[in-house]
Amino acid sequence: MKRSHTCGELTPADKGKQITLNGWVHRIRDHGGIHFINLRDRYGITQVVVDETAPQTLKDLAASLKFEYCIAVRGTVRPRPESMVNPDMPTGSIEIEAKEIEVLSACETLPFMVDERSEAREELRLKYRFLDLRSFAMQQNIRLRHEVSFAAREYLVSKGFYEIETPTLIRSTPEGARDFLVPSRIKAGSFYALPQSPQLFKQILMVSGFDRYFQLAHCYRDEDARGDRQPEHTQIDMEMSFVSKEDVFEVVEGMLSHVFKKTLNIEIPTPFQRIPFDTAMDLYGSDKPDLRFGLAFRDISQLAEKSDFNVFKSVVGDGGVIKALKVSKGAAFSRKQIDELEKAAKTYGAKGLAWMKVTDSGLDGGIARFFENITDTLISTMEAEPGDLLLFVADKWKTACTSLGAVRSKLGEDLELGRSNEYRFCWVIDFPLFEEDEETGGWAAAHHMFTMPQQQYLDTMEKDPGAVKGDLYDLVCNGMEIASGSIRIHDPEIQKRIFNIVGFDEEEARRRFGFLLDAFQYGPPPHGGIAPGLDRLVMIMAGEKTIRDVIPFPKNTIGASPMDDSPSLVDEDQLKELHLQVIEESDESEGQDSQQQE
RNA sequence: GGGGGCGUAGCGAAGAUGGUUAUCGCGCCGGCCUGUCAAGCCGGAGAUCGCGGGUUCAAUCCCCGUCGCUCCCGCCA
Repeated sequence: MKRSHTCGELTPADKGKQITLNGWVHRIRDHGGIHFINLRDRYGITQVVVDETAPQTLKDLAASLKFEYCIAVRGTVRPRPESMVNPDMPTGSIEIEAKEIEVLSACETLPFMVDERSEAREELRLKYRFLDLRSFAMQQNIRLRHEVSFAAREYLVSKGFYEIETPTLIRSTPEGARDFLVPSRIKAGSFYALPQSPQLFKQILMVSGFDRYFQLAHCYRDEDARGDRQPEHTQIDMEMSFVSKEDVFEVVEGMLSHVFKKTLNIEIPTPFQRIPFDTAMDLYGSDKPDLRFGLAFRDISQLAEKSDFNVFKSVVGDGGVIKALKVSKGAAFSRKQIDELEKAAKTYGAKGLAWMKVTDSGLDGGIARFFENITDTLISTMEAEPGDLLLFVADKWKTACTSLGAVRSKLGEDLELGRSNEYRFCWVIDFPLFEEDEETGGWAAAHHMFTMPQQQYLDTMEKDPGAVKGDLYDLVCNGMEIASGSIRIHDPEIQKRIFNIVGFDEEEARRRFGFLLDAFQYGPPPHGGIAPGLDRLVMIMAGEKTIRDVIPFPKNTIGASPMDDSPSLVDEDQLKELHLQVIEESDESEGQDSQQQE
């Protein structure tokens, strides 16, 4: 019995039609003489009725149905009597009077119920992913993901982009994250790597004249997972020739506007706000600030020097800063709540979180007594009112900013300052090109080594690498980095200077990126690009808290997939073909390893 | 590598200063029921309280260890 309709489309206008539906038994209500079956497919749910007039064989069959049986139903569409219409159901004003039911396949007792949203623990949901994906919430998420992908493609193609594939077995370029390696059978002892991104290939496509490229690219990074990242993810990867960063912004803003309009019917205002990295850190303590709420920091370093608080004074004396945050009405916070906030600050390296409360008569509690001589100045600097809570972190600039930023994020979460259906985008720009490598004490590329330094630093780049800003940019939405990109270097001379600063000699550069450098000898165009993360974008749009809820078959936090039980051991023969031998870890060898590392 | 949380029936949870038979909802099995839509009512089965060790007359509860999952720091150009 092949379906004539889906479970989401029948209306009173179909009254009297003989139809056939296929789907899964979502709910059964057996009243003895009358059976109701909610039949579900991905389009919706339709109520099927087997009533007292049905032949006994049909009644018996209806009574034997269980959750998630896959069945076919032939019957007649009939409007429900007025009093029995279900207004909560799109198909709630009709039902199917069953004439025949066929069980297409039975279903075992379920490990968990297929509901709107499964409440089973994630481990179990992942093991029975095929069932979890039947839930309404997951069906919605996967549908949204499809629609976002489609709308992105639609927009980019309309703007003249070609979708071009790049290989997933590539050379390992041991930069950045740890590579996943794939052993070569033919070339003993050699390995491919899975791409962390199509970076080098898309740049080469620009050299080849493809002008505007995009790809929904799978990227692989062998690093520890989090709620918003896992070993493999999908990027809407793109690259353009003859562009400035403004051109890249325009494409991405246009694409996201199109995507939001087409999928959620939401207008997102463009252009997006731009915030320099330094400002983002200074005001919000993060390079991915959540702008759905304020809570901007103030710097009271100079003011603190006039206080009696030696802790602050010595930090400022050592070149540190005092960052302050005003929480309106925060004076009502309990000591425990403040302790929780301090814990958040400490995870990012702060030594503590100082606080005081603003009262009708001045300042009170915490470190208030050290500020008695400058109470009014502090209150006016903070624009504070009685009932507010003031929070302070004193440390090196970066630590002070990031740890108070953690406090800000926690406040945003705890006080539910960010509405889930609001989308606040911003471009974070003017990132430092280099950062200090704590292991070697030298300089390392903050993004990657092919990022163009901003014009004004070209003359002084070697003298003060730490001051150099790059032409690189992140797109941030609601406190999450959802895209990262840059204008690339196409001038071999500048490229050489960058390699030099990060301590790459010519030979090493050739060994790692020779093919790209070769390509750049043959008339490379100026180019730049960006790569929005599809998973994070869909996660935000779906209002989910983890990337795993918008990935059909995700890995768990240790990179395993409970459904197919990967990663798994392989046969000796497979290893032999690949010239591999597994070394059992023992306490001894671990000891040796750690000695070697030190 | 480090820190926090969790682990009790198929699922989700509760629980006891350590003490006879470990509780509730869903699901499962059986019965009743003609209009429900999270149907309802009656009855039943189902748990070595993650695993190992210790303390104790007695441990699911306390202690130590271990495993698994999860959140976070590190890591993630």
